[in-house]
Amino acid sequence: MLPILKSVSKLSSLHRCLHHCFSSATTSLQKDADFTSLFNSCVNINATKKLHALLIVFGKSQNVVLSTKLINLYVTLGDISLSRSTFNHIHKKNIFSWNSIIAAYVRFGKYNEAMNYVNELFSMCSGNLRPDFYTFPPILKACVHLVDGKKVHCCVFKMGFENDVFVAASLIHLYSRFGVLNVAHKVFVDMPVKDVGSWNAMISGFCQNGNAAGALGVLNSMKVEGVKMDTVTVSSILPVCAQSDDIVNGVLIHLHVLKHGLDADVFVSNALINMYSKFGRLQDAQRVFDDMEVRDLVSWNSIIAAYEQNNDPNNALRFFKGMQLVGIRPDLLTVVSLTSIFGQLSDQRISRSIHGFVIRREWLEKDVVIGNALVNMYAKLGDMNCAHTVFDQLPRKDTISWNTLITGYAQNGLASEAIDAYNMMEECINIIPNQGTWVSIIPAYSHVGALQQGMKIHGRLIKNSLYLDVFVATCLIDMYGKCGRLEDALSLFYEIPQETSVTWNAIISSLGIHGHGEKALQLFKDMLAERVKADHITFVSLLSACSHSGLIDEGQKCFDIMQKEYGIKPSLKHYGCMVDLLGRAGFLEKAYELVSSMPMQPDASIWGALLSACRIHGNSELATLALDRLLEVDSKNVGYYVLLSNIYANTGKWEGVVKVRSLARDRGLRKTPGWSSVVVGSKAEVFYTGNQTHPKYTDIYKELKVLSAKMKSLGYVPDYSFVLQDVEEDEKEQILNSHSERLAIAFGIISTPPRSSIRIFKNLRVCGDCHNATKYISKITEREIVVRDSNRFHHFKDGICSCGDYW
DNA sequence: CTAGGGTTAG
Repeated sequence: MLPILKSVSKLSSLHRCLHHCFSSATTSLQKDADFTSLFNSCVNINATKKLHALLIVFGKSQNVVLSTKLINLYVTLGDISLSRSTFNHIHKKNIFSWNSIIAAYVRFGKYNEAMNYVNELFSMCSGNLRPDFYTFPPILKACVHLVDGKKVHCCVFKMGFENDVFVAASLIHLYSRFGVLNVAHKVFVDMPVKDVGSWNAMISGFCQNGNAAGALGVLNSMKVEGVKMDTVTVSSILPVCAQSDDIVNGVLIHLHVLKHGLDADVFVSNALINMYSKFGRLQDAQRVFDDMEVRDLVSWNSIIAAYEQNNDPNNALRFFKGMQLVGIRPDLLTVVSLTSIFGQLSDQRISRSIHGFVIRREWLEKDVVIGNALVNMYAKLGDMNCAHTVFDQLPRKDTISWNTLITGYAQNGLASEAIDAYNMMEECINIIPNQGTWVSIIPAYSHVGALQQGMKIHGRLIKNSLYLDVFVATCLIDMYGKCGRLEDALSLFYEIPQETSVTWNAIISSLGIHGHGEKALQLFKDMLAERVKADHITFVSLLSACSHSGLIDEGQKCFDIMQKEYGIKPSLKHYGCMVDLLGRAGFLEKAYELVSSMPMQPDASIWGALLSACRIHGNSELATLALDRLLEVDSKNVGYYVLLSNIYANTGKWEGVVKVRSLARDRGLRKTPGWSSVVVGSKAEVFYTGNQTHPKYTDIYKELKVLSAKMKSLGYVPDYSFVLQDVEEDEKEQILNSHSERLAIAFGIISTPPRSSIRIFKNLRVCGDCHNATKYISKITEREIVVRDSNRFHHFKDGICSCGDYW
């Protein structure tokens, strides 16, 4: 018996089927047409198998037309192996059956198998068996995935099929996918007749190569020729609008969609949701979603990602639950969103179970994206150990995997680990750094003041002009600013296009940390003259510049115009700058008033700014109040315990100091160790506070002794209020002398030629006594000493500091 | 009897 008869499970059902056929047919089942009508009623595999059996019984199994129909039916129903065996049983295959089996394999993504059939077909081409118009589109589609298009293209031309709209569209698609847009475009313009599909192929070719201008250009010509956009046009062009921030075109297209009822197509509505999400217009995205009659997995993924990417993890989660309620199962991309959602919610427990879920599904092997997402998730949770473990276990790593790891370290303040990771990445030959790499590693270099390495990258980027990229350039400007090369920051700034606020923000902030408040205000004016729109970050940079330079009135004015002229509601950051500005200048009451008037809950940075102002101006009353609030909002930050113990120490309340310390210890908090670095030659030497293990320690100590004596003869008096221990005076002096910045300066002096300048980098704020001492040291040694601390720059020269002791 | 061009990501 033929295998197909065996597969009909019950013979009785076959009989029923046969009986039905006989009774419904007015004539006997002799003509092919009688069978043809039966194909329409085959809605599942079993019915199709019965029909198949029927064909065999009636001796129609060698009928090529009916067999081809059968092949296609099996494909539609998802069973490629039955298609294959049907095809194999045909003795005299014609081009229809070949076309069908090839298309079948392509449709199932089995491109290699498809190409095997193609080669077989090509090898047995003869007078009555030749590929036709229908043969090539599926083949070309397979070629897109197999990097083997040239031969087929030659064949297409030899046979003169290139002008067929279907074939040409496939060719355009093929060339676009390999990035050869000029050839794709040539095929397109050479077409004697174009249909909407041809236009779509060309538009999507440009879209998929990120060429927004090209895509919009073709779209425009299409409009000129009077061809209307259909669902395919719209769903390829909408992502381009999103990418190029073209909200006007996006909305116009949405109107076209509504006018022509194209929104019934899921692709179109999904694309609209994604576009509005990229514009941050969640209400619009939501409305499109709500209006959909049919929603698929992509629709749900899109609305979830919309909320997730606009920092609304709770609503994203709401939609994830909604998706589960309607019984749609999450796929890999859903889980990618989930990693970000629980990263944002910093939910350790669920994050871990997502990780487990991914491992059980073996999705790490399936796609790098999900692995990268997990690395990113752990990085957001601040767990770089886990992030690194996942990273190590990735079966395949791409550039983004490395970028994610580097960014993770950098954003968790682990700059040197970020740099180590970057160096390891450079050793992988098959990994090519990209823009994302630069914007992750350059800030790490800035953070540790690694000017040399940063400049090396800059040099490399000049070769491929990537330094003109706004994001990369902004990082470089920021790096030069943070590494004390204000001049280089400025010259780079004037070299690159200054069309967006980001570059202006970077340069304004650089001027600010160097204490050039007036110049920062001037650049703000230039920015306005260039018609670049200031944003909320511009004002953060400006306000902090004013604060560093003590420009109280100007700062106040900026704060006002920001609200009145720009309609920007002050954020926590803006309030923080203002509290700092007023507080440092000694207007503690005003600062407190501002805090009290805030429409939102002040966070730790606000109370922290107020507290440190209280410390400078010795207002212990307000300090106590600020501290209470501070611990209410953030009891985990060790810095505030240090500040508090500092205030207690200054007023001689040593019991308080002890109490605060044990409190911090009980809560498992450890003081961030202070460290300073100084570059000697090309090597950065790092010194930790009180560290006596440096090989040159004896020399450093001797140098500090000598300096100390000279300083005192010039009138230096140690300020013991910066010593937090209750010990004897000479021991206090010893403690001040072991501050990391002081060790670094002394090392710099003994290791570099006389009168050369010294650059110091400190991870925390520089101590007040060290600040004072450095002034004296700069005078005694006739050196310029530049100290960059966590807040700003101090340029010491001739016994004076550029900040005018206002810091 | 057979065919092309489309939406989501770290």
